[in-house]
Amino acid sequence: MNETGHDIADALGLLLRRTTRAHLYSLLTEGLGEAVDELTYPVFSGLARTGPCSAADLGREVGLDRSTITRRADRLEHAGLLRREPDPADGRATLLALTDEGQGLVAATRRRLADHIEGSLASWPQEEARTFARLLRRFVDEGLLAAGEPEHPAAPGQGRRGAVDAGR
Amino acid sequence: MNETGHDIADALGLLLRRTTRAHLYSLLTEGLGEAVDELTYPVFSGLARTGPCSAADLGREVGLDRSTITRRADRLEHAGLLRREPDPADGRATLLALTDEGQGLVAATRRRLADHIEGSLASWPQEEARTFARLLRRFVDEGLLAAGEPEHPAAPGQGRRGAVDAGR
DNA sequence: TATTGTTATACTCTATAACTATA
DNA sequence: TATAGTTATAGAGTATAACAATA
Repeated sequence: MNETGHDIADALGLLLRRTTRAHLYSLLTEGLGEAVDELTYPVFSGLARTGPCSAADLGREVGLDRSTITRRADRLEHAGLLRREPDPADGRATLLALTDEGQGLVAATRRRLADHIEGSLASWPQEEARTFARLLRRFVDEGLLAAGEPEHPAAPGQGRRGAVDAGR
Repeated sequence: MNETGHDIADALGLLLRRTTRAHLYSLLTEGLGEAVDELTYPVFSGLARTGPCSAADLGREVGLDRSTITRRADRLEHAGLLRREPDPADGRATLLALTDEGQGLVAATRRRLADHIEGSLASWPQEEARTFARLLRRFVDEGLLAAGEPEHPAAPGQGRRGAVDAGR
């Protein structure tokens, strides 16, 4: 009997439910201004993961068409969170990069999420919390994703700072 | 230093990323027919959690407007996975319920996901896998969700069979 | 010829607001 | 009066397909 599999599947189901994501998302972006919403946030946080990046590459990273990236980047640019600069290595490309303000906002959302999680784990024995963090990490890295996400095999990135990519 | 919080936040970020959800979703619904897709699946699996249910209640459960539920339920009904029946307790309401075929399909997706997870945990010591399942469950139940989801406080449900509710 | 960013078009889906029926 | 399901409308967002520029 794959009892363990079912247990994890159920918990995962709760975790990935729309209401959960919406809640997490609003927690993260509350008070950050109009530019950062459910639509622009994946671009925003994706860019923080990859560093300066073309729209085409970022689209592959987050699973969106480059035309969609262009549109969402416009909003972030107007809000002063993102800037465009020509790619010195490729005359066709335009690099998208977070401004200092954008960087600061991303850092704030990361801190906010981490704090929220810490708070919700306040009643756990520290040892169990650490164990959980370690196992969850391994599960995500080796388990679920590795099992079938053959995307961008040459993903460069710079570490894997993952914030929550809400919605579509 | 909330190192643990950041670790979990990062893993959570990866888990909730769109590409991850899309992958999980396609795993679940592959070959299930046209009616079950990213849009109808939340209705489908939500109904499996709640049991026979009005469109308004189901909408509250999964975070969608009742008009949206109506439209998606139409598709599932045409595919023979869902049926409508008058609510004997309320002449205004129509109960949505899964047909036997629908029940079977939901069970199949649950099994599919559990098997996939079991497979991805094959190399783990069984003890660690069990520990992880237990901690993840607790995290989801007491931690993240409890910390801020004051929705449907009178949610009846019947157990909490959570399948993956993809997309919007 | 292939790929870049951007823009115009067609399409899908959504919530809002109607409507009728029942509590 | 309030809520049920359904339907029409208007709005937002997407991918597709173009475009000119560069590799």
